[in-house]
Amino acid sequence: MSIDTDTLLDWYDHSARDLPWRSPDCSAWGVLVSEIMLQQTPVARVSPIWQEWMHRWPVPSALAAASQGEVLRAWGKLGYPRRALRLHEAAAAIAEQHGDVVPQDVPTLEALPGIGTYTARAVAAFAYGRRVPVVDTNVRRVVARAVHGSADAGPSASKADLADVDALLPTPDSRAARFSAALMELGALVCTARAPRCQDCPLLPDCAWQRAGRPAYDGPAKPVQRFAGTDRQVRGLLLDVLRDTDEPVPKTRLDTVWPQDGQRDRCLDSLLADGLVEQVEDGRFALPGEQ
DNA sequence: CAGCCGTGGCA
DNA sequence: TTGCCAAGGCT
Repeated sequence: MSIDTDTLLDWYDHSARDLPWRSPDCSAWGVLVSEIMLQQTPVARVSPIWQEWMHRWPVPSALAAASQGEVLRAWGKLGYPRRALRLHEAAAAIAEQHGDVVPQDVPTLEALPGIGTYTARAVAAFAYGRRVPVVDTNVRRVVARAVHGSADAGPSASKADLADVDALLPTPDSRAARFSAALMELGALVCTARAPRCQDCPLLPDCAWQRAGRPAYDGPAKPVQRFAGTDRQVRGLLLDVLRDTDEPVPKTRLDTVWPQDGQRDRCLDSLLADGLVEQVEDGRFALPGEQ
């Protein structure tokens, strides 16, 4: 069982969202920034922040010249703020080691902080048209259903997924990148995790999952991540205070965000260790690089 | 490699 | 309301 490339690409041409980072005018830097921001974060929340960043920091060297605090503030509440710090580091590396040009090949991209298996291939394909498999959670789900007849892919990605999609990539090279984008878009709009809209799916006639009678998911359970009461929530609350103030704040201010002293202090320590918070000379706390 | 790292919308 | 989910990466 395979996927009808023409059918999929035709659907993509008519149904794809008009996202700014898909514009032919969008730079490779713009694509890279969008991919980092989109890691575990919905399009609707990324869009306005991405626009702001492109206007403010149109090239890697521009972002590299900003302070960490400025970058974290501009990141706002996208979540996982270590991504912002790593993107800042990546921008500096691109500016200093690659002539301010985003690298094209996967190994070089993967060597940059914050860029892993998915993002490296997404940039190579979407920014440069390289013929490389781009496998995210959407693609894994679509392939699991349409090709393998399963309700969903397993909890974690594997090299087998990459090989899987590599075998599906069409020729010529110019169509491969659009094919990957189309697979992702189908997973985002139609072949969704919760309530797939199979009646609207262009792949319905050949879908292996459909033909198998849409069996339920029988793979290993996916780990459930709590949020309420975790260190992630407390770290978020602490960082929120610092984003919203111009001046360093005393620890007594940070102490108001969470009642449990031990957890609160541990989180503050971890933020300091991560370089997301800095302690200034008089003992107060601030975003890094702002004094 | 399993667990951790934010945030908010939606069913 | 609560649990699931959203273009992952790092250790």
